[in-house]
Amino acid sequence: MDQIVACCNSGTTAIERRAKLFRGFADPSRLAILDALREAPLAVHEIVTCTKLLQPNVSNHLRCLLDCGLVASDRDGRFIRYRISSPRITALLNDVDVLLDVVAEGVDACDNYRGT
Amino acid sequence: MDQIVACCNSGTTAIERRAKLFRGFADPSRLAILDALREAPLAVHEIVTCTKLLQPNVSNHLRCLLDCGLVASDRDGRFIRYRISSPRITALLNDVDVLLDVVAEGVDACDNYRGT
DNA sequence: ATAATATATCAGTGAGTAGTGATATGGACC
DNA sequence: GGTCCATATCACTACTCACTGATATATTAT
Repeated sequence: MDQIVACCNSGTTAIERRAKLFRGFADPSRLAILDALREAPLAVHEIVTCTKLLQPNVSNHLRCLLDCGLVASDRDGRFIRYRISSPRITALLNDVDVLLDVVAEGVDACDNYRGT
Repeated sequence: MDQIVACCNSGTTAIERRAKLFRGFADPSRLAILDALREAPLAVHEIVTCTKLLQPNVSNHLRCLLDCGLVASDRDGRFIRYRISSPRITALLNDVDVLLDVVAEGVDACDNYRGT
């Protein structure tokens, strides 16, 4: 009975941070941007064309991704070229895809979140 | 100029589904539950004790996690014991922790989402 | 059967955030 | 220096979701 509480020793702050990181990925726009960058570094206007999102929207999300350290940017002439900052991120995205192979139907079935 | 559009070929539906899956993880309560289950399967009331969440709240999140296929349940006498459904999920959680080692400060700095 | 405990469901409330449009900044080329 | 284009910022609206409290269902034990 005493050891029930033994499972709580993982710091709660770490959980908050993890949730925040997941939230960074949990948006179709940001995922679309990351997906585009997965293939090659791109300038903002290219991402706009690519994702069909509005430019301020893309800039907003890029700023968020930049703050979180998920992407990095380099100025290239008059463009600013964005790229995924670490291979760990592409690895994570791949893992999610692998996991989705298993739970895709379940995720589709779950109606707790907006379907689109 | 034509190949700019070449990066958009990954199906958009897959992106929506990925976002939905990430959203499943992007909540402190659900992460706390998964974290508790990472160590051993637990009954609902144990999770309640463990995470200090209210019982209806835990049930709600468990239903969500169950629908998404992230956890599985087995009846054990009068208890219902929940467990993480696939090792891929624990692997994913580990990946996130590893990624956090790199981007932790950035995530903390990003104020687009609620800090707590 | 009845009581007690474990778990699930429901409705309402409040907060946080994504998207949009207009606008501002800033570097590059003429 | 001035103009153009790429990118960033701001304010607002509407929507979505997490949490809570009360309640319902189910299963075991007496």
